[in-house]
Amino acid sequence: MMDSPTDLFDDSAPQMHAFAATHSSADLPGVHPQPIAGRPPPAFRSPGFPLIHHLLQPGGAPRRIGGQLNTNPSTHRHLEDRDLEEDRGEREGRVAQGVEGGEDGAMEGEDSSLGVKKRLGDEWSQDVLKVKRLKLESRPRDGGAEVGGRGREGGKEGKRREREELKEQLEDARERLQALQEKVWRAFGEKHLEDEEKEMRCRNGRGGDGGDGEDRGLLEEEDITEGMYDEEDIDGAEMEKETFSLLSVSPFDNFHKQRDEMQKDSVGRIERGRAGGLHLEGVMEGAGLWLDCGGLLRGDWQGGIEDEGEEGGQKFAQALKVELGSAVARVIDRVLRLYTEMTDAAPSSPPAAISFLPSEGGNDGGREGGVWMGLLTSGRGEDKVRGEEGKAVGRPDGGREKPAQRRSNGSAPPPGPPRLAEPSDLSMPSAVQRSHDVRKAQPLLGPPLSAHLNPSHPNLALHHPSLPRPPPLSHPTLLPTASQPKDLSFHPSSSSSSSSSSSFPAPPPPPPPPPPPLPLPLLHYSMQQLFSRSLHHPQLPHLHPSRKDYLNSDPFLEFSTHPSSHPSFPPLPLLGHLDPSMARHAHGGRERGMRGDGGMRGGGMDGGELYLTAGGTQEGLSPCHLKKAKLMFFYARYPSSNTLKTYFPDVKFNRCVTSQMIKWFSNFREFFYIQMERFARQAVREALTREGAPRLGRESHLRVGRDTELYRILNMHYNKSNVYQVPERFIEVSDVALREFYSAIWTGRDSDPCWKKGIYKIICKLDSPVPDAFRLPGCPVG
DNA sequence: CATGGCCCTG
DNA sequence: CAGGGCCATG
Repeated sequence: MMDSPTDLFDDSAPQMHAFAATHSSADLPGVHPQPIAGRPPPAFRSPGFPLIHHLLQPGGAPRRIGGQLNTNPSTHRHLEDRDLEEDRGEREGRVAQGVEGGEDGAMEGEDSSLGVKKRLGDEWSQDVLKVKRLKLESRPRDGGAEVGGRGREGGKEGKRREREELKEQLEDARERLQALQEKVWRAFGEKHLEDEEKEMRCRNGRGGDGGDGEDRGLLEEEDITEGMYDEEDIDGAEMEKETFSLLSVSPFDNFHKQRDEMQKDSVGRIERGRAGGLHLEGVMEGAGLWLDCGGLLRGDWQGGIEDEGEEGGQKFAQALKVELGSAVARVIDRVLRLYTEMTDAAPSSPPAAISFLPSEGGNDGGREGGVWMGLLTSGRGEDKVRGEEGKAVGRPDGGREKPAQRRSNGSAPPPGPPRLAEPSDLSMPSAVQRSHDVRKAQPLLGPPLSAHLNPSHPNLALHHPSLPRPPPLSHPTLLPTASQPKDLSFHPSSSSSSSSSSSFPAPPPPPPPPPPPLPLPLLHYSMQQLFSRSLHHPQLPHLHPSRKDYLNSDPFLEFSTHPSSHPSFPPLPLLGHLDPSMARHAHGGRERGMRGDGGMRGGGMDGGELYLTAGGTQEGLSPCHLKKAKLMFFYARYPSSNTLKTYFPDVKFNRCVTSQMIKWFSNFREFFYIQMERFARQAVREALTREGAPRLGRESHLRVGRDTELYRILNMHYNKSNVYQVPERFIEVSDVALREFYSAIWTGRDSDPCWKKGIYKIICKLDSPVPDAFRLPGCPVG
């Protein structure tokens, strides 16, 4: 699973902030032999590293975890056999993955701590040795450049010895802590430990002493450092400069400095950590913690390393001992308390799940976007699949001579057992960038209204023999062609529907790419899984409200069609009526993600559905699906079953479901045509009533502008929440349909039992490509 | 025969 | 909207 290129990513992975760098590395060839949705994009693994890693690791120690990056997320590691885990860890994690404590560790949030336990001791020992060796090796340089900078070269050696001791003490303490933690885990199901630890840390830091927080921070930092050095036994001083170019202070430097400055900035840092993390829940909290570390790395140690000496180290050692002891005790205490309180928590939930519960902080959009970005990016490499899908979807208009011909693809779901979700379905998000809006450019003036005129029709003569027959509608004037360019502008990417694969990579050039508001929300895929599960955790119902807000917000679709909308997402008025549907569609006990994101298409993040589980398909259709289908109707009145499958990746299509959805669209059309006919007849009546100037009056009535009653009715029916901007194209199509009906009625063709067929045929040809945003699972609009 | 569209009814 | 009937298509 792990390809060698991954190692390259991992090398750069520690660049917590180096999104760009890692991202570029994601383009390395041969990374993803098989496009699997679960494959986490390297670009997002690195940001996830500092955050996830520490939170997932009970002891904050770098764990060597099995690779399995692209393992089907549905198969949770924590359920797997420990031995297998070990083997995989040894084989993939150590060899292929290579990076010790690298962000890939984040993948293994679900990993069994027990399974890893065995390795921890050895790893730590090795890490300690490596660190020691590195320190020895870098001593000359370190002393000259870094230590010398402190102006305390005199106490260098003593200080180093002190550090050595401290280091060992730390290791011992950490091992003890780890052992305790694991005991707790074993006893209570490996849960919530991280969360508790975090809280503990914050509390300690709040207490003013900050020792605990420091301990923790120190340990984490060491982990990072060790992991990096463990990765490759190269000269740390050299490597650090490159690998951690984004860090103003190299980790190696920090490795030494932080001990000195431990006490100094501890309180302040903890405070910052709290500020950044506590007010945010879950993920953001982790992010905050991560930021805390980042802040430490970047600035805190730069300033004052001047006068820290022997006494400082001793003080630190003392404080460390004391705090470690108390910290361990408190951790255990808290964990025990937690578990006594939360006995009904799902045992299967990985500890990190709680820690990463989506926050409802101001980073909603960012988080969502991050998740989606991650998902979308993870789909890279699936260009082929998407291309095929797009091909099926983007059927040429010519193939629509008749509605029946649309299904020429023979996409009928195979009779038999319900289809299981295909990997491609999981990757749906990746298709977001594609756009088939090319067709939007094609003229709408096709419908030969005149062809349907039957001047000699009896009905016409019967109705108004004296009135001037309505001449063939002058299409150019009637049809709002001006809107077409506008429509195109909505979909800048429409120019290359066939070049989807090439345009795929996460940042879609054409569509206004919604820059993730914050890098923090970028979550590793595994974390998305955790989110998914944790969100469903009965213990956390309080999270749903906020999440629903996300879900309800549907800027992405809006943005996808309206450049006017600001890409920076969230602030769309959200309608809450989606909530019930979301809750209801949990029927069957499996609430599935219903929400796709158009974030990729520049829509900002949709209130993204974190429920997009890797294997997540929903059996049956939910109100959200219906809503989405209605919105799709704006673009496609006659979607084929294949198209539907493409745009409902989270639906497990079987014959019944397919028929139901087809039926939906049939009903949509029915309503649409009924309204068209109704208004067309009304227009005819009015035209007849206004015998004076039927020509002019007619035009005004044949318009389906956004200010007309017909538009209002249609919008109300298909876009009840009115959150989605009705595409101009739909208005144009409605215009055409209305005029066709009008013409047919006016000319008396409606006397023909099949008089609507011709209109259907015309309208059928006017189907436009559904925005790629719809390809994502989820309910498009709240 | 399966699929899917249209029509009608509830 | 859902169901059922009818029909066209492949």
